[in-house]
Amino acid sequence: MTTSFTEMIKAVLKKIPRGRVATYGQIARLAGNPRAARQVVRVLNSSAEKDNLPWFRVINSRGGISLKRGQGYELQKALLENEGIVFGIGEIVDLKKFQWKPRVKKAGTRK
DNA sequence: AACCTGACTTCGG
DNA sequence: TCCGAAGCCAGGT
Repeated sequence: MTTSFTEMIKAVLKKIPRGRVATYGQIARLAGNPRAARQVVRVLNSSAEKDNLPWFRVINSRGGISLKRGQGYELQKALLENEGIVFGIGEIVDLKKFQWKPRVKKAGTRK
C-alpha cells in the first residue's frame, strides 16, 4: 500500500484522546519509526490545520511545550489546560499522569 | 542528487 | 540536574 510515514503519523495523531498528551518521540514510535520525532514536527507544520490534527496535544520528552513564547506557546498551554492538563513547576506536565498510553494490540493484553 | 531544515531525543560532562 | 553537542530522518529546495 501507499502508506507513507506521514500518513502513519497523521493517523496516530488523530488517536490522541482529549485530555491527554503524547510526545514527539512517542508518536514517531507508534508510527513505526522510533527516531522520526522530527518528522512529526514536519507533519504538524504542514498538515495540522489542514487535517484538523490535535497538534496541541504533542509535547516534548520533558513534558514541556516546545513552541516559543509568542509563537504559539501560550495558545497551546491554554488549549491543554482547557482539557484538564495541569502544568506544574517549570511549566512542565506530569507525563506520569497525562501522557496518552495507547492499548497495544497484542495477545495477553486482555484483562 | 546534494544540501538544508526542524514544535526532537539522547548522551556525556 | 542543567547545558551543549551530536545523532537522526524524511520532505522540500
